Amino acid sequence: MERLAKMSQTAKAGDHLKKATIYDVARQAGVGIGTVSRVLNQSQQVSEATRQKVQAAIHALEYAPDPIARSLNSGRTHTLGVIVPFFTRPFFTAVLEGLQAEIATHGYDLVLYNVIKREQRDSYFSHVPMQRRVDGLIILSLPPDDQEAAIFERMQMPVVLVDCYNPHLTSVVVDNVGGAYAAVSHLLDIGRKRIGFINGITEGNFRFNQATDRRTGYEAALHDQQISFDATMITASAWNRQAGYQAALKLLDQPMAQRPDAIFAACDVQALGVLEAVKKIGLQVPQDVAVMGYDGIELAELLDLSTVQQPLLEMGALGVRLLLQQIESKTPASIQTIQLKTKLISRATTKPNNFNLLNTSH
Amino acid sequence: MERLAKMSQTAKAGDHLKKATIYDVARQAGVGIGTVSRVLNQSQQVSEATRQKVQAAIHALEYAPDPIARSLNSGRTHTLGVIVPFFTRPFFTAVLEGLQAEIATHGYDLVLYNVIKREQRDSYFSHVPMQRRVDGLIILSLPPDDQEAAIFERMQMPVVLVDCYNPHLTSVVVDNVGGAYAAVSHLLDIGRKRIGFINGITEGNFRFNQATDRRTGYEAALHDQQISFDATMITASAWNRQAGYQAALKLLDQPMAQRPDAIFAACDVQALGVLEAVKKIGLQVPQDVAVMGYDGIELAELLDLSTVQQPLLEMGALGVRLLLQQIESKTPASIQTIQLKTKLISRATTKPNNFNLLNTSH
DNA sequence: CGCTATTATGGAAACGCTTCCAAAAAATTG
DNA sequence: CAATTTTTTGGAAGCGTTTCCATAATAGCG
Repeated sequence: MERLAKMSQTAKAGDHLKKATIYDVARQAGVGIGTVSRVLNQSQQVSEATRQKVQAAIHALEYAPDPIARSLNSGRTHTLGVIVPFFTRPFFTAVLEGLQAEIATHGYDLVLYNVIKREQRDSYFSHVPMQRRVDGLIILSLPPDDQEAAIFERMQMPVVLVDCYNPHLTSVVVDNVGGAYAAVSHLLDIGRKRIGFINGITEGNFRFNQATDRRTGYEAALHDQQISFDATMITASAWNRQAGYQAALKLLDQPMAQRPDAIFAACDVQALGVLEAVKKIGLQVPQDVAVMGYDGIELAELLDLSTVQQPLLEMGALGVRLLLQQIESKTPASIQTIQLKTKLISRATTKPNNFNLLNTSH
Repeated sequence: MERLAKMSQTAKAGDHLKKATIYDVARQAGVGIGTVSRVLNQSQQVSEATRQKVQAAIHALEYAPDPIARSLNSGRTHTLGVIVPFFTRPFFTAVLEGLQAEIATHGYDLVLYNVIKREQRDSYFSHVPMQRRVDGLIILSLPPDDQEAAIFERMQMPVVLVDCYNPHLTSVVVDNVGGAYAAVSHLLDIGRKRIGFINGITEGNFRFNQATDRRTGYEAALHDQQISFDATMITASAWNRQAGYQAALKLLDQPMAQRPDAIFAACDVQALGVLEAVKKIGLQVPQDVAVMGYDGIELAELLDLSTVQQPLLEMGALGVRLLLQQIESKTPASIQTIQLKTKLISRATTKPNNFNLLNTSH
């Protein structure tokens, strides 16, 4: 009651023009600024009586230490940067969700650097470490080259890569070879013989290893089941729906004997395009063409699309934990590479029974 | 050539331990720090010859001014905060995309505050303005109450609301009454008589005005076409697919005569659930039940769902522009409320012809 | 109770910049 | 060319903290 009265009074008096500083608190509490600072930073060196006085003053003045001033001499910003391409795409959004949640639980702020064009990537890679506005950097799906990695080191900017790899940096990767291998094996297991593969391209998307790894897995699976590799079964497209649609049309536009009886797309979003293309041509999923995606985005569940589930949230959370570990340990970070597993999810698009979109049962 | 040699030498020498400061640049260029600062800040008060010298020194030392130190006495962080609920949901992601792009073009950083729980909302509302780590704040779909608005003002924190409203703050809103009116009118126009309405709820989502406004539009449209209002045609659910599915089941679980022949959902994601429910029950869209969503997310296009398109990217971009305007003008900001229009998009789910999911033609 | 070992406290210095003021240099003028 | 005006420049002060060091207060001890 009294408190409220006091507050509104203060506010009316125009107090809002200047925030209280540590000096105001010190004066109000009748102590020195060093003591206030010690109370603020939980130092054990303060007597209980003094601590009380200071806390009282802090509350009375509604004091909050200025993080900028803190940063200036601590060198720490309590902020992590995240460089991510196309953050609105479901895959990235999901990983970002994991990142965000973990960052928030540690009390850090998250600043988002979105990359749409190559120049942005390059610009962020070179400027963000220089500016030191962040204590560390998570880089999602955008592998730095060795020279860039060297810059991070020289600038002493802690970095963790997620969903990409560089030998000089700590990375969280997913077993894409294994994931693709499992996907293709699954298609072979349900009796398909001619497995079309729509890979993703590098250009304009910057996801490099992912594409080659998935192709490696594709080929290995064929090889292990003595299916001969057929170059006409492979194509690559941009990592989006329209491109997947076009690529699928091309793959399917052949006499029945040569036509693929299954298509594996390098990401779920492309797989959606494949589903559209199959419909368009008048074929049935999965009777005529089985379809597998990759990533395990939420939409795949909605459309009952078989896919290879990546641990999307975990990738983000783990990346953050590794980064904070690196930031908070004084010792120069040891470089780790952690590989997570994927999980095959078999749904309607790879089942022999009738497939009906949106026919999920709740 | 020489330049490169010098640099790598410097790097090897362990130069990476300490970043160059403005003093180093001043010494190297043989000028005072004030002059360097003037060059940095494009002051017109520097002679061309001196400017050259300073620029040379800056390049030689790979100097970049420390933004933290800058902030400390300028009081400006060149960072904007965005408080957003459930940023992974398509609606928010789309608006966020607009925000992000606009923020980036102005050279500001974007820090993301994601709200999942009520406490987070409250915590961000009270702490972010205190800390002054951001120059301004965009609040998405989370209307502050008057007391909170007063805090923003007292803390002198520029704020722009997007997709929500408070009389004491600048807001960018969308004509939700008009949007819902158009949606329902459209359903009536195609001959439907019993328009079911699945509204969104407040609890756990914090989107308040949106729900009441959409209901107002719904009732107005019925009224204008002399359709009597029927309370059993209305229900509300959480703003997600599962909840929409359940709500639709409830609405549709009636003898044919009472059953709605159209359902309008308060957001596209709920509408997806409606589509699932209709399928599940064994009815046809749109023959038996026409379906309209709201928002105009990308997924609506994919599923050929009729919807009310909100100007998602523009909302974000405009919000940022208003905020920067407020930040950069010295004069106390005038409060503006800008209302944007929606656009009705009629697709397969409200057409009399046969409806086929994923039957988009490219 | 005097002396030493602890513990608690005050405040200067430092973090790296911008801003301002006074002083120096250059340009203009009669 | 001296006097005056204008432009350019150097660097101290200040932004709000933390950290460190010296000093003051307290406790411990014989």
